[in-house]
Amino acid sequence: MTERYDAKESEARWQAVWDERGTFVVAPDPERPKYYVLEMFPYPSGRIHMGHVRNYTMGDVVARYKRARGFNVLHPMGWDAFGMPAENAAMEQGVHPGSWTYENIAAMRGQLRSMGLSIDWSREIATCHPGYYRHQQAMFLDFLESGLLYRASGWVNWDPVDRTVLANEQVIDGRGWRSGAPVEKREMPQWFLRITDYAEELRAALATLERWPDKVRTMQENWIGRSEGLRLTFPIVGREAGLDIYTTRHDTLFGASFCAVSPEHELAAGIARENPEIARFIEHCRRTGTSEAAIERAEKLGVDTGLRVRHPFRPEVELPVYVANFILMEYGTGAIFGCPAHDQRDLDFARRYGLPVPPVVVPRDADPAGFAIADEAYLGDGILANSDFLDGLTVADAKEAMARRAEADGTGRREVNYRLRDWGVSRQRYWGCPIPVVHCPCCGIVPVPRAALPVVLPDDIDFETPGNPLDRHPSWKRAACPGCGGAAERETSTLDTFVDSSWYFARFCSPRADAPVDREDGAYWLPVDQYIGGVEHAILHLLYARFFTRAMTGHGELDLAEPFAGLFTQGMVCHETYRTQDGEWVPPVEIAEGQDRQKLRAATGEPVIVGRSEKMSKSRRNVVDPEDIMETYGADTARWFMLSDSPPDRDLEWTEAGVAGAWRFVNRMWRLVADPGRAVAPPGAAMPDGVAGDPALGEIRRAVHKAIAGVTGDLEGFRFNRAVARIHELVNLLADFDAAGAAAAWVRREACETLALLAGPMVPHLGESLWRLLGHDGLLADAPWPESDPVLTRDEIVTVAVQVMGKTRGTIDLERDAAQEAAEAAALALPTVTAALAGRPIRRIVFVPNRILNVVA
RNA sequence: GCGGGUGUGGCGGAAUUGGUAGACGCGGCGGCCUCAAAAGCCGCUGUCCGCAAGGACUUGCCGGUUCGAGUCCGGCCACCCGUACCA
Repeated sequence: MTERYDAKESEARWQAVWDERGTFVVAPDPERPKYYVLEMFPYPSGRIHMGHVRNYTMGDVVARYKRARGFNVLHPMGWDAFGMPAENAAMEQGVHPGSWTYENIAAMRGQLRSMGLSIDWSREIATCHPGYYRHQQAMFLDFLESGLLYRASGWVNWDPVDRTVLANEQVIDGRGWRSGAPVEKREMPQWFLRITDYAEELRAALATLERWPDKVRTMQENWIGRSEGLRLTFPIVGREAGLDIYTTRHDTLFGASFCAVSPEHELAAGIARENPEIARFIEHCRRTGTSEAAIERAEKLGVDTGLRVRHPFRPEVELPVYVANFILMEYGTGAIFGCPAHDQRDLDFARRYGLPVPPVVVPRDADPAGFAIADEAYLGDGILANSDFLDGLTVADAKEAMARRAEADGTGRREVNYRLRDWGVSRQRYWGCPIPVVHCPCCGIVPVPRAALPVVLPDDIDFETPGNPLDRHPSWKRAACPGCGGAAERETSTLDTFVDSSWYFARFCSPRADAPVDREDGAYWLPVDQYIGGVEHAILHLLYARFFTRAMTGHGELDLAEPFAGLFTQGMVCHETYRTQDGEWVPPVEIAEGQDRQKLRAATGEPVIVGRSEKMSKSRRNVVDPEDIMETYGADTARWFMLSDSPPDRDLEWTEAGVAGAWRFVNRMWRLVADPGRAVAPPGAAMPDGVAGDPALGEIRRAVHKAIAGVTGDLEGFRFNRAVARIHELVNLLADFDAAGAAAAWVRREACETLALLAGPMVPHLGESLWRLLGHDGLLADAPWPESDPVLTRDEIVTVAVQVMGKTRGTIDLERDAAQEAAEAAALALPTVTAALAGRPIRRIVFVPNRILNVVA
């Protein structure tokens, strides 16, 4: 008999069979229910990494499982092919971003194919292909026409040395990553999509996404950040105008001790013209860049403008106006009033600049006269004090009273605000979807006629100098104005790659259609039933795709409420880290084990320092190449290990020992079925008479049917690690099952077939091999999912734990659903129970049928 | 800073969702097979006390609710993800 399973040979063979038969090529079929499984498509970086292997394995398990359940499964693959890495490669290696990208796609396609994924490759798309982005350009024009898209000025990180716009990740400690020069915030004309028009709808519809993780819905809800507040005007002393502020804590208005405006506020700009200190401060704030994290983490600083504003309800009170670096121009009006007693940031600010801290909300159990604020602002509920007409009210009532008064006398009005900002979609880069407009000195911004789409990127570009090659291209920019025919210039910015990934899920329905999405195909396949990807996309990508779905529906390009009916977010793949004594990172492939199991650098024999497990990354060199693993053990082993142990939504720790264990188990399943010493009944044989009466065979069948029920539930619930454990249990049991005879042979067929079917979605090549061993001519991929017999999955005898005062002292075996009296009698007869009771009288007995009996003494 | 999450044996994790904590795997120890090894097979393996029977302790830390808490509540600590131009 074959000692070992030849994974390489088998995997190549089955992949060829699936390919030849077109097993996974699908078309709409109104007769069958559809199921659309989608994993987040990869950026073509050059090679797949373990994160991809994990993501696509999970998706494939779902796709193959649903297929076995009779669904018409759409499972496509494509490439998120525009983006910065291609430009960086062009700069560093002198290759063209296009050829670099297409070569990477070819390499990664080969790697993904070797994983044996049940993908319909005929639907493959790449976002950098004109066949894809021409539709995006057409939609851009639709959105421009309807006003959903507009041009306005926006802030960018500007590298003054390289004279180029930097992404936030290219700004390191306030400096450009290449030039090292301090970056500055700069205002530039940009294109924006009015996602804020949909803020309320995007927020409200989160409630309909029942198959999304709560955490993602919460994150989106907080990101959209609906708030109900008050917009108020503080009259400026000595000026006609007032200062508009927005607040959600209008109950604390009488606790105001200053006002503050953003460094980008027009008021600040005005004063800066006469006040060099303010000008210097604004200049200083510009160097923080545009990243919210950097701005919020910077030390809270401000400068007094010298302006004074009058308290709207206490005209005799004048408050100073500061320019402060922690006020965001993007939120509210870019100006606030500071109430230090009840806001931590305001308190820190007030302490630093010696401003008063009058408390106006007093906790219910505190004495209003003695209540003072030390280092911590009081954020809780309480009773208003020192607040004129609000005194004695609760926070909620005070908000209401203040809003009413402000609206009545015209000092302010209620306003619903959102933290969400409009989506800036233009990028000053080459490798992205060209924006199809021209700038005409006479006609202004003119859309490129639809017949002239796509506007294609020029190939002859140079990356010798930093910045956008489209800007300095000798001819590409020049165009005739479609309006007046005069000389005009093309728009040289391209679209954010988040635009590309906002509708690719829909394009897969009809990847070669003349419209972005064919109406009938879209109606059949959409929405995506199960979307799978990393949590890192929980907010931006998913929110943009939800918005884009609405925008497309609004423009007649789609008819869909939400793009992703079900969402699953997977964890990262981690690995131990190794460093030499000198601190040099050592990759796992270079690690060997010494005699005392100490980890050594193989080449030198020097011991390495083992660090904690971290996300696989180039910088820590703790990356394991999936191709090496698949070369050594085969795709099934890599897939099996990916699904073992770690729950899919948590981080997975890749270990060499774990993979070896997975490989041993793949072989074990093979040997179990291939063993000629264990007779198996032919396919489709009827159950012999001997099966029903045999208790030993009954136990095997019980285990088999429990495995079916268990694995089915686990796959439905994304508990792949549990499913793997159950298959282990089944195999452990079957390994001991060596009975002979016709009845045993029939039971063995049922068991082995079940094993192949249950493991099939996870290790599909092995599954097909087992299926063939069991005498089937057809493919496992076409076989239906097994059904469990409810009679066999139910235990008639259950073990019930017996506790005394909540501590387990023994167990009793009872008939299922046994009455309390029977349970009590059996429990109180246990010597361990009587010993624990030590003669004390029983006060109470808590009995949960089939679970537990607790004696309280 | 803000928003969201995670924390259980030497390690990855399981736990019917408030009911026997540690399934399954990895590692380790012992044995079988072998001239030997690899592969495979069998057994043991949370910690502490005890020759043993047995007992005590144990789910990041502190406190609470409950007959009963890994699970619920309050407060901390550590790490991870996002923070709008990385994808």
